[in-house]
Amino acid sequence: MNIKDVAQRSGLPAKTIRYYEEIGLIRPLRATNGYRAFRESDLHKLTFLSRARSLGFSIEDCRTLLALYEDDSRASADVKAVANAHLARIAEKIAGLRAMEATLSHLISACAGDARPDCPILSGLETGLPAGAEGPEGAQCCGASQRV
Amino acid sequence: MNIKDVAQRSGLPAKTIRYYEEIGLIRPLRATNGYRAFRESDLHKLTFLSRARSLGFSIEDCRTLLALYEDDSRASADVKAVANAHLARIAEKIAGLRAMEATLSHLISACAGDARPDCPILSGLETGLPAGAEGPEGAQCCGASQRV
DNA sequence: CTTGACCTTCCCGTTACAGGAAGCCCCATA
DNA sequence: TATGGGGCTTCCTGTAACGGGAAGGTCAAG
Repeated sequence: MNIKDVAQRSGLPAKTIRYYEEIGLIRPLRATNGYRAFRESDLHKLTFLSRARSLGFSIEDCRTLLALYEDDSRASADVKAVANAHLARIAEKIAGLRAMEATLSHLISACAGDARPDCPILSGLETGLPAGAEGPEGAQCCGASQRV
Repeated sequence: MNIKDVAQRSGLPAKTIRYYEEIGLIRPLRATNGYRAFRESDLHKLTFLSRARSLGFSIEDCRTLLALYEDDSRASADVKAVANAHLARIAEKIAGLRAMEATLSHLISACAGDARPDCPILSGLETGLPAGAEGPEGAQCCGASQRV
């Protein structure tokens, strides 16, 4: 198989496949003309990688998972540990984003959104959110900080 | 004020402040010795930036917001539009992460996590999730794809 | 033989900084 | 006065995970 075939079948762009070879995730053979010659096993790995990436695993996680995938004597506990760690990171990210969402939607709802310059969003950003709390309700609000 | 002062007061690292000058978000004066000389207005802007960034606004969003912040004749509608667009992006990210979370926790719960090699997580990644759906319950599951 | 679709490598750009080197500057103390 | 220890400066490199595009070789069809 040439690269376009495995690209279509794995759902990964050709560029990404070349990159994965470059960083050593896969090692396709080479035809005499220099073209990459992918085996079925390469396609399996690429599909595996595609799915793992779509679940948000980092490349390094993928490297680990791929090694476990190929190791017939692995312990499922090792796989589960990697997955659990990633799940925890996802949960953290969600929590951070929800905090942002809460604060931001709070500010937005307080903004008239008309032609006048008065804006609770800007003053909230200026003087330290929340710019007009309305009684005790929302659980977490204000204070996020995270790369989005 | 020197850079360390504004760093402490704004909550931003000195490196970040230099970077913000480099990309034109702030324009502090210079003392004769070459040191940056920050005014109160610079500190205000940096604090504003710090808060906006902690809400997940991109640097380009911050540039826009800062311009509106400094424009006394702005329309609050313009601010609200930027904020709403960002809120929508946040909601999208949350949705993507929740889909990942659902799929992943599903796989994890199916994995024994012992010394045996059999692993529903790996086989789920291999053969296209979910690897053993259990009746109709979870709303969305499987299918995420997002930079995490 | 030519055209067009492949394939190759190589290099730059992305986001928002962090780390660190090399080298001034300033103040306090011995 | 020398010396130390913080500051401060610029400049360069690296990060994650590729995408875009250039320059050029290859292959099958007409």
